[in-house]
Amino acid sequence: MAIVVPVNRRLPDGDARTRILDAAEELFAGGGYDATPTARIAELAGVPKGLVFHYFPRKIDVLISLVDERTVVTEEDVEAVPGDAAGTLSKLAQMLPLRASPAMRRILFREADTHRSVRERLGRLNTEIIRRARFALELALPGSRGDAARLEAAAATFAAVLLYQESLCLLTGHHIDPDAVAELIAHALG
Amino acid sequence: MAIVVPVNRRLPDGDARTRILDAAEELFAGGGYDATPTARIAELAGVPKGLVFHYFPRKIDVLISLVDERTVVTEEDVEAVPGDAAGTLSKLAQMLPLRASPAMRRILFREADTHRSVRERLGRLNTEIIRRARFALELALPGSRGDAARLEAAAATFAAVLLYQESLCLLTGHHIDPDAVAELIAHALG
Amino acid sequence: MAIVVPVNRRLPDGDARTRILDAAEELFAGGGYDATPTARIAELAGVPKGLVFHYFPRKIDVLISLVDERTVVTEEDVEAVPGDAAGTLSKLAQMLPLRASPAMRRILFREADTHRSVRERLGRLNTEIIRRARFALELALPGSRGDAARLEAAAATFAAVLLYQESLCLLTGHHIDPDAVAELIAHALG
Amino acid sequence: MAIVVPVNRRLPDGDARTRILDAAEELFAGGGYDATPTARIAELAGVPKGLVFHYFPRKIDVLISLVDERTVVTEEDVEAVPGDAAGTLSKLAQMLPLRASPAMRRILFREADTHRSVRERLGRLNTEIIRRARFALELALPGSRGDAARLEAAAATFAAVLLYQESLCLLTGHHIDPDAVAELIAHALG
DNA sequence: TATGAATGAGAATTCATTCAT
DNA sequence: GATGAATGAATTCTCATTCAT
Repeated sequence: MAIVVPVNRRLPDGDARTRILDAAEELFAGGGYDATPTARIAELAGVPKGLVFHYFPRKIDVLISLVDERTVVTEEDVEAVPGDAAGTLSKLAQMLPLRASPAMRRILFREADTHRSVRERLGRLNTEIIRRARFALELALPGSRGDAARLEAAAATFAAVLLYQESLCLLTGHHIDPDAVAELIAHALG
Repeated sequence: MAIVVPVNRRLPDGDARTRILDAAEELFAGGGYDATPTARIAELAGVPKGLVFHYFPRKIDVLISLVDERTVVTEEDVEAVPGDAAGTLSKLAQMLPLRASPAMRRILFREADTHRSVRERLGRLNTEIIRRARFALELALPGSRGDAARLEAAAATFAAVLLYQESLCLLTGHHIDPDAVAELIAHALG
Repeated sequence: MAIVVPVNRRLPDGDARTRILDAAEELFAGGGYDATPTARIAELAGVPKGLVFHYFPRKIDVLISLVDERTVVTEEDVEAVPGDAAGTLSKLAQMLPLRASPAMRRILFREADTHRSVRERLGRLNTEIIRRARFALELALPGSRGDAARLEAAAATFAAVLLYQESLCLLTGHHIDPDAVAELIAHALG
Repeated sequence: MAIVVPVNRRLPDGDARTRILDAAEELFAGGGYDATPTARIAELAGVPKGLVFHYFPRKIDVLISLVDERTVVTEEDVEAVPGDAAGTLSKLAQMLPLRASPAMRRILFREADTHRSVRERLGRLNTEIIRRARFALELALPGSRGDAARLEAAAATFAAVLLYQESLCLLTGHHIDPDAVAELIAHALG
């Protein structure tokens, strides 16, 4: 005996591997890595459970691949406007050196303690923001070379605010305006 | 009618409930809430598995109790030194309005997603730091009343740095000196 | 150090043992014996958990005591009215040979397979109803002696209806009027 | 597009899901739902513990599926013999409108409290027996239309006896002969 | 009698992962 | 590649029962 079964048409949005990553991104951001069963990822991706393990031998590989492929720390420098430190920082804020969705940013911060690869990526991002902020400020304020320590503190402060404003808002409901912080820091160094 | 009842003397290492909370504090801070089985809490506390559930019907109640009982957000104001905004902020940094062990601070930041009660406590702490920083700055800089928005941004920035410097250091290895940030902010408002 | 603690005033409705049985009766009838933790019995009774085991060494003893003490199968005969079989059976229906609350009746039927002592009590009750129905019918219908088998069937039928009408109503929502059945049976034998 | 898929041939003792239901049927009938651990079901079915939850996410789903799939209330009418009410009822008794093993019948009656779905099935069965008994009696006794109430009581009585005779016998050892009851009722209406 | 902390066996359930098809 | 049944270790949680006070 035999039965005729129609083959599921592929969903339009990408191949299976991509759909799995999409689903994982959404679920990891929402409930966290530990609280997300692979079965739920498969379900949301619309693929059979086994396929997840076909592409990602271990569950952790899904997270690692997500971070590897979807949180790219870019390295182009900000275009500094000489004399306009505030504007330069604002530009940096608007163009974080991170190509990642809000969901991926959330994952990056949330899962950082749990997994080395995530931590490393976050570290690189932090370093890059600081480096770029320092660089931008140096260009924007050519005169202030004298006070390297204060410049360093300013860059680190700005990086901390940029990195955590989103989490902070989500967790505490308190919104920080990066432009206001940029202006504040520029004033401090001016 | 009334009876005189002797209060239970605490055992040297505290009673069972306390030992359970101690163990949970250590383990949650180390590996995270989700990654810590209740059995391991019991083991480290030196109590039978069942006793954990005697005191804390659900696992999450351990976390909730920990946060309720071991992270007290205090509300005394910082002693502001008129004219010395940097010093005043430094004092605030040294005396966070949070009575909690380093482990509990770690839990507070890390598990904010895990449960509403943790999130609320973190939110209250954030609010309190901002309030206190604003208050301190107002006292220290009586002249700057004109620019409320910049004061607000300064307070929020300082709170963000205070809240996340520890996490940031742990995750990225990058250390921020709160005193330098205090000085920076004072300068910006000066 | 010592603290003055007011002793809980005893609740007005009986001593602890009675209150435990009251609570168990309510809970066993509602959710069943297996699904009722002893802790919930203690709670509803307003006594400490340990006291339940003081009076009833094992949980099953609560059920056994309930059945022993609160389902008394009486043995007085119904007053038969010669010539009025229907009325006599109706009287029997109104005055079941069972001194028990509706809750206890429910327990008797529900827990009968689980525990021998309950089963025995239910068996005795069934036997007694049949015996009494037969006796009543014999008195009420002196002429019908010829057909012992039909009388037996009538008595058993009436017993089944009396025993199960309540459960049936609870479970299926279908109500049976014992008087109508009494009348039916009387007619069958008349 | 379509693919030809061979239907899984059943293993000699049925596939795993079937074996799980078989085991549950036996154990629920024997010791009751609450007293049967899922581990014992798995053991008797010869499958690993986890597989039970693969097919039935919650334990109660085993019971629900059992009732859904293995207690079919049929709806064909009994062939009534005009003028022979007793014979017609006897036929109904021999051919209960229920396709179910003795074990399933036991489960149906015993676990009616345990879950709504069981209760509903039992209710439908009761309704169907009454409906059918009434219909059969109407056909068999065309003259008795005058007394609808008595007919109703007769149908309900017969249903109660049919439903509970088995339980009653098991619990009390008292056997009721449905034929005798059929005859009794026929006589009452004749 | 009274009390509630202590105990541990066992229950349901979860879930990453494997594997035959 | 695709599929979902199979596996079993681990986890949370329940609860009768004991026992020191």
